[in-house]
Order: sequence, then C-alpha cells, then structure tokens
Amino acid sequence: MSSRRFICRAMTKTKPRPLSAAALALVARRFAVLAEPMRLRLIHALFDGEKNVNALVRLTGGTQANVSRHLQTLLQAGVLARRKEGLQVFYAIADPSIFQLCELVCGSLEKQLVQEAGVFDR
Amino acid sequence: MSSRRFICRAMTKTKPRPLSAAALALVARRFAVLAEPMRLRLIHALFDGEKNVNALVRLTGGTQANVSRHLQTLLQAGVLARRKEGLQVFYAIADPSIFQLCELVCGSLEKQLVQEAGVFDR
DNA sequence: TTGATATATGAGCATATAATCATATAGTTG
DNA sequence: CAACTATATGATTATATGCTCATATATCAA
Repeated sequence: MSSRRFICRAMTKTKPRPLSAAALALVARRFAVLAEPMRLRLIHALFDGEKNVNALVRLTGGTQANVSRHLQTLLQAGVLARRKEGLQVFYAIADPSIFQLCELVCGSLEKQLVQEAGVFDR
Repeated sequence: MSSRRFICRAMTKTKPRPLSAAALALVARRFAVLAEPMRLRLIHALFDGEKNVNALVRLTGGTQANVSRHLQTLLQAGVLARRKEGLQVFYAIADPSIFQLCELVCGSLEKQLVQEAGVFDR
C-alpha cells in the first residue's frame, strides 16, 4: 500500500478528522529540518553536486563541529546521502523533492513580497 | 523585478556563493511555520474552506488560547487570511502553494518510508 | 607505532518557542 | 448601561534546539 496516498488522503481528501499524531509529527519534522538557515546553506551548497565536509565548512563559513552536526540532521532526515572515501566523507542531496520544495517556497515568498510591496504603489 | 527569480537563482543557478542571510531567514521562517503539528492540524482543517476559531478549536481539540496563537502565527506568515464577521473571525488558506507543499512532502515521505520498509524484503 | 588529517560527538550554555492560565478587547443583546 | 459571547494576548513555565569547546574516532602516511 502507499503511505503517501494514505497521508495525502488524510491531508486533502477526507473530512477533517483528527489526523494521526504520528503522521503529523512526521510531516512537521520534515519541515523542521528545512527550517534552519545553516541547513539551507548546506543544501544550497550541494545543489551542484556532492562535496566533502571540509568544502562545506569553507563554503558556508560555519565551524567544523556545527556543520557536521547539521549534516547529521539532514542525513538522518533522508535529505542527504553520505559516502565515505578514505579520510573524507562526501554528502549529496538524496531527496530530489528538495529542489521543488525550494521552488515552491521561493515562488510563494515572491508573490507575497511583491504583493506587500504593492501596498505602496498607486 | 522578481524577488522569486532573485532568490531562486541564488538557490539553484549560481555558483554557491554565501546566500543573503535575509533570504535564508525568510525561507527558513516559512518552513518553521509549517513545522508544528498543531499548525498542520489547523491547515488541514481549513483544506475544505474557511472556518471560525471556535470550529477550529473543536476540530483540532486544542484550547482556545493555543489555537488562537497558532492562527496568529499562520496569519502573520501569510499562510492564512482573516475575515471578521460580527463576533466571529473566519480563517482561510491564503497561500495556495500550501497544497502543493503538502503533496510534495507527503510524496517524499512515502518514498522514504517504503524504501526503509523494503530493507526487510527479500 | 607515531603523527597528522578529516569527521563526529559529549557536555554545557543560551535562546526560541509551545502550552497554559488569567485577563483583556470587541461585538452583541437585553 | 450590564451581561454575555468570541477572540486575542500578557506572563510564566517547560522543553527543544543551536552553537561552542574539547575530545573521540577513523584513516592514512612515514
């Protein structure tokens, strides 16, 4: 069976019955993972392909410890994949829906900002 | 000019330069707003049209104070719209991208869960 | 083995935010 | 006006989470 169909029917198709707390927690968690600027920075840095931790530290300007922590969070959430090669560890985007998510959110933000800016037009 | 194009180009098209902290904060904030189970419950309850606060309190099983707080958060983020009619206040989904966001996240979660479950298949 | 490098993690502190209680505000009715 | 209803909000507490420092682990090279 398809858990997507299950969750999505629960989200969109049925009468608003109390949604399973577990399903809600899963969805909320997915959003929470994307709700940190440093994690967005890391995702952004990986848009053009896998990189090792040191490269990500340089690109994001964060400390090694902090970058490593956020990478674990993204890894555990299934957003990133991990590949070890000798001393180095390479991370890459594992969930392609991330790209569309960013598109959607950016598009929605644009509309909102343009509309808010329009308050001052005449 | 289009801030969407601006943000999205920054997210996807250019070399991973340090992204504007302001842009990152905006995107992160948008995700954070969707990262609470009770807010997801409220959004879910509004999928089939606007409802007043009392109805939302009943549907979600939350307290009046807590529901009201979360509604303010969603309102301020531009996710919901507010319409006052006499004593009652009606909330509705203002940002249609919410529907697609939920679809995307649910779809991505499904793939992940199915894949994890598959670990035990042979 | 020793030393060097890359990455991960335990512990502590600081901050953000969710839930709750009590109360405030606004609109309606008598 | 007073009483009532619907919604919002100040203040407090509890919890979660981000950041930092120091240190641990793993791999490689000499």
